[in-house]
Amino acid sequence: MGATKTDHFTEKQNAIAAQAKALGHPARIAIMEYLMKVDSCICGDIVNELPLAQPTVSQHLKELKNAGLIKGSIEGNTICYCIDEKAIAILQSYFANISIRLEKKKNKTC
Amino acid sequence: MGATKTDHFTEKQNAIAAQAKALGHPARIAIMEYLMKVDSCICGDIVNELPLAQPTVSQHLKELKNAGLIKGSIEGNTICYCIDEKAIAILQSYFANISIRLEKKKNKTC
DNA sequence: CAATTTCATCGTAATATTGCAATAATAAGA
DNA sequence: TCTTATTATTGCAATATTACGATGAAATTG
Repeated sequence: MGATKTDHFTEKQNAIAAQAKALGHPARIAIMEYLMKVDSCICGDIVNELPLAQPTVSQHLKELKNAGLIKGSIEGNTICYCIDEKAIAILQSYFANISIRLEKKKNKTC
Repeated sequence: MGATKTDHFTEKQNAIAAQAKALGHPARIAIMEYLMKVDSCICGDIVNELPLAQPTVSQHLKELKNAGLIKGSIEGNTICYCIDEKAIAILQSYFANISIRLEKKKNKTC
C-alpha cells in the first residue's frame, strides 16, 4: 500500500502526525533551526545554508509551509520565511501535556 | 532517490528528525495516546485498539521502539509497552526552547 | 502433547518520499 | 528590452513507507 489510513483517526491525531511528519527530516529541522538562529525572518539565503540542491530545498520549504510550521511572504525578488509561532506552541503544549501526565503515574511504567 | 542524506546534518538534527518522523503517523500518535491514557504500562490489548491489522500494528510499535519513544518488556505471553519519558522530555524541551527563542524576537517576524 | 493466544517476521503490492537536472516564472537591474 | 537573480514546477529515478496475508516462534491453557 503506502497510503496512510487517516480516515480511522481523529482530526487532532492526524494534525499532530502531520506536523511531526513535516519535522521528520533533518533538512527540515535544519531549516527550522536556521530560521530560528537568524534574528529575523529570512529573505533568500536558505539554499546556500543547506547541502542540497535548490529544487530540493524548495520542496522542503513547501512541506514545512503546508504543515503550517513556517510562513512565507513574497518580498520583491525574494521570499521571506519565518517560523509560525502558533504551530510550535501547539507542539510544545502537546509534549508538555504528555510529560505532565507521565509524571503523575511514575513508577507504574515498565 | 528516496534516501535521506543524513550525513550532511548534525547528530542532534538527525536525532530530533528521527523522533519526529516516528511520530509522523496517526497510528503511532494513537498508540502513544493510548499508552498515556491507560494508567500503567499495557500488556497486550494494543492491536484491538487500532483499526489496523496485527502485523501493521506490530510494525508501528517496532518503529516507535527503534526511535526510543516507547519501551517494551516481555511478560510471559504478552509484551508490556510504555512510553519512554526521556524521549518525551527531549522533545518537550526542544520545542520549549524554540518557543522561548521566538518569544525574544517578537515582531521581527513576517 | 495439542490447541490456543500473542506477537514478530517475511513477502509483496501500492503508494509516498527524496533528490536533482531541466525548465519555467517572476521581479530587479543594466 | 536583455540579462541576471531568485524561487517554483516538472519529470524522473532510486528508495522508503504503509498495509496486510501468510507463516513462524514462544508461552499458556486444556
